[in-house]
Amino acid sequence: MPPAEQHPTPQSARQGRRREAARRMLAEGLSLMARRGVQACHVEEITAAAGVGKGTFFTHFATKEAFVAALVDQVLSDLARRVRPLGLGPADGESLLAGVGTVHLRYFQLRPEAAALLTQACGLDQDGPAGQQVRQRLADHLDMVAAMLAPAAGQLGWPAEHGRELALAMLALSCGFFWFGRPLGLGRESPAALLDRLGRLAAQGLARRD
Amino acid sequence: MPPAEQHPTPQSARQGRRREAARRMLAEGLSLMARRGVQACHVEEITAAAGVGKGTFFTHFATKEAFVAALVDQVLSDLARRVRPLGLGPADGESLLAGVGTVHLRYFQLRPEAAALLTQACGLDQDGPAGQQVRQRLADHLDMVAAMLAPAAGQLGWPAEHGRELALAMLALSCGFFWFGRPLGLGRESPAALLDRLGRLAAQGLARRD
Amino acid sequence: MPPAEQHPTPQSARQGRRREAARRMLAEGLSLMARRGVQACHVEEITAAAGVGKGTFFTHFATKEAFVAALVDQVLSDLARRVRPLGLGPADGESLLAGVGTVHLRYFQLRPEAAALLTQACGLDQDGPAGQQVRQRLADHLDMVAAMLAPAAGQLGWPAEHGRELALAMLALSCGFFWFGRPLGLGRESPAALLDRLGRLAAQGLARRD
Amino acid sequence: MPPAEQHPTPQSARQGRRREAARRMLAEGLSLMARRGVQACHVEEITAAAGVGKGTFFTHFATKEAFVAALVDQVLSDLARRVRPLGLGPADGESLLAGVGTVHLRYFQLRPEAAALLTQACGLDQDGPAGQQVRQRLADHLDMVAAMLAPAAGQLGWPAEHGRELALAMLALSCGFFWFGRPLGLGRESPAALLDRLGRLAAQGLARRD
DNA sequence: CATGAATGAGTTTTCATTCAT
DNA sequence: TATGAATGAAAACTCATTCAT
Repeated sequence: MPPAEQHPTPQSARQGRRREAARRMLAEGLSLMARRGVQACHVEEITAAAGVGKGTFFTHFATKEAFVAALVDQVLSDLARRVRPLGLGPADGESLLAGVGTVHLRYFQLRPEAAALLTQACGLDQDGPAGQQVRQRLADHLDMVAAMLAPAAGQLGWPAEHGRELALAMLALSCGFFWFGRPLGLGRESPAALLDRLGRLAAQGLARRD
Repeated sequence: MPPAEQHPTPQSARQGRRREAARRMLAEGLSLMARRGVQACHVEEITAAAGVGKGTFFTHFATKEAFVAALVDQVLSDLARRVRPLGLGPADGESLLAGVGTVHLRYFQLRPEAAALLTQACGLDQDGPAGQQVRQRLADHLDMVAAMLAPAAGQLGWPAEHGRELALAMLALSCGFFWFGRPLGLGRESPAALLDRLGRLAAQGLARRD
Repeated sequence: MPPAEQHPTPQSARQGRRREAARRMLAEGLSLMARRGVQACHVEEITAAAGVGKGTFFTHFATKEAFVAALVDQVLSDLARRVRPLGLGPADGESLLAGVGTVHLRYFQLRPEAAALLTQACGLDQDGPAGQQVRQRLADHLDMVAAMLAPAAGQLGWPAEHGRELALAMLALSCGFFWFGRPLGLGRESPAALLDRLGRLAAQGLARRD
Repeated sequence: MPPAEQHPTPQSARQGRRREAARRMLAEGLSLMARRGVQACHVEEITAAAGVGKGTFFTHFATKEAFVAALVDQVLSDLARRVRPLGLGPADGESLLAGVGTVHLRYFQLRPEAAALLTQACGLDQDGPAGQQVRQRLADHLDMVAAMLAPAAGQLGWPAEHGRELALAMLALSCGFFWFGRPLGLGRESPAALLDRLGRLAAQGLARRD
């Protein structure tokens, strides 16, 4: 009997712990980087918060910037998971657009760390591999949202070839609102009705026929 | 000719050169910090670009962060100079709101460095003196814009006590659009008509009565 | 042979090397700081002399001043080790006082670096943590010596409440003799008989009844 | 009538102001350097305290170290002025020695800045011109005191060729007492009787015939 | 001469990354 | 694979000194 079977699936148990450590580092890292700034947050703080040794960080992520890119990926996937369902049900263009806008604003209101991270991640060195990965990931996300909005946008008279820009505007407004607002104490406490209204602006504005 | 006039206003000549050096450092610094990132841009690069010695930087600005705060002040003053005239002429609420939105978008389209700087400056340590100055400056700016928009916003049904949030939304959308868009190549080439339309969204959206 | 013994106590081997590096830094640092001055001696010189990287210094000592404080501690402990035995054997007051004085003088004659270090360490910023540590350490040392001398001093008519001052006078004379004397070439070559005589002065002076 | 006579002795008036500025710089510099440390005290602090421009400092003293050397000269001259009279009147050896010791201690008790300065000045780079000047000045001072003490010392059995060492011991004890004592709060408040006793130690110790 | 703006060599300290164990 | 000790490149900031005015 091979020793590998001493424990039930010992390898996957080890893999499980490994994944768990990565998850903790990502979670703590997101929180710390948002609170203290991406650059000011040191690798050792993250590993300490995650309860692992400093060296372990680099067995999971090639560099600190790669870690940030991984966080961006995680945040955008999370955001997409909230946005995508809106495209499934049948909805008129205006409702779809308003829904997407509102979901964005609510998302970043509840997760200001996500806003802080995305904003700062855009400042990574554009030429390094991590910066390129972030850029690509962001482009993919905007493409996805643009594709989702395409019918609605077209219906409301927004030029099809500028779908990305519409998605970009939504991201910029929602993410920037909480990034610029946070040091001022704005945003976090804004009533839902207000954010709904902001989220509907694009839909209503485009819907208007002059 | 009296010897006193050998050097025409000798003291102010020195002061003039001094101011000129400060102006060059601010201009070059804005450009460099936007291109390479606020943190990645080193003081020595700025002074080299401005043609002065490294030490000179610190006779004008107490710290690098104080320099960033000075740049924020300069950018917001510049932006205010473009926005304020809109509040002077008589205009209905919708036009005023649309005008302010469009001016913001055009401003950051032409000066992506300004967008990059403001965005990154919001990441300065909130507790340090420079961070506090930036925060205060930003709050003042939003107050100014909010005051300008107050009549228009009220006319369109935006609650008066949330004027700051309306101003914040405009800043976030316009500044964020070019910050997030730049690494993707979006924004810089966007046709003016598109930006006008984006700028009008708030006005039109609020103007619609459901 | 079990694999666990491949590396005999692997962790303590690392710790041993670490301690050894600290010992080398302290030894070389004492020598260099005495020769070139505490401030003029740079951290990099010390690490180079100790054969470690510059960064290693700061994994052992929080700051350069903390390093100086550690040296002071080492020097005073070393000095105390020579002085303390004198208090053990039975001795009349005069002999004890004379012995302590002579030991001090001999100590600093053989270790002018110690004199240089103590003297300069007293110039550290009194408000910083290192300065406070040095001050406390010095006070403790004087208290220890004062306690040792108490019976002798009392016997010779030195007021008990000024024991610290007597200890201070001994330290000042011995340490200062070699600090002020060194640039003049005085002290280092002074014959032992002379130093003995200097060391006995206090004992004999106090012993005299007018 | 030559314009030079417009003001009575205009040249010496200017010279007088110049000397006055130097005197102020020396006085303020001594105080500041003692309080904050020779190295930590900056040229600009001194000139500001003296009410002159920073550049003026260097028209009076070649370097900051030369300034320290000038202060040393001033302090030692001042000290000598107090010590020398003791050698004039007729006095037995023991009284002379005791007087010199007491004067030293009283001098540094009243002028702890002088103790701080002399002690720190001995740490100047021994090879630089200022360091050499300090060394020479100190040697001269000790020679002077030694010459003064020669008859007394001889009378009390101190070997003539070691007069310098006797003078050195007196300087070390008195200066060091207040240098090491200051951070501990010792010395400044010590009663005069105690200092007298310390000052007499050498005289009484040497006077004793075993 | 007096001044103070400009200068840049010099120094401490930080922190991502490596690698021996 | 996990660890944390070692590493050194990098960067802000200081301050004595110079010199044009």
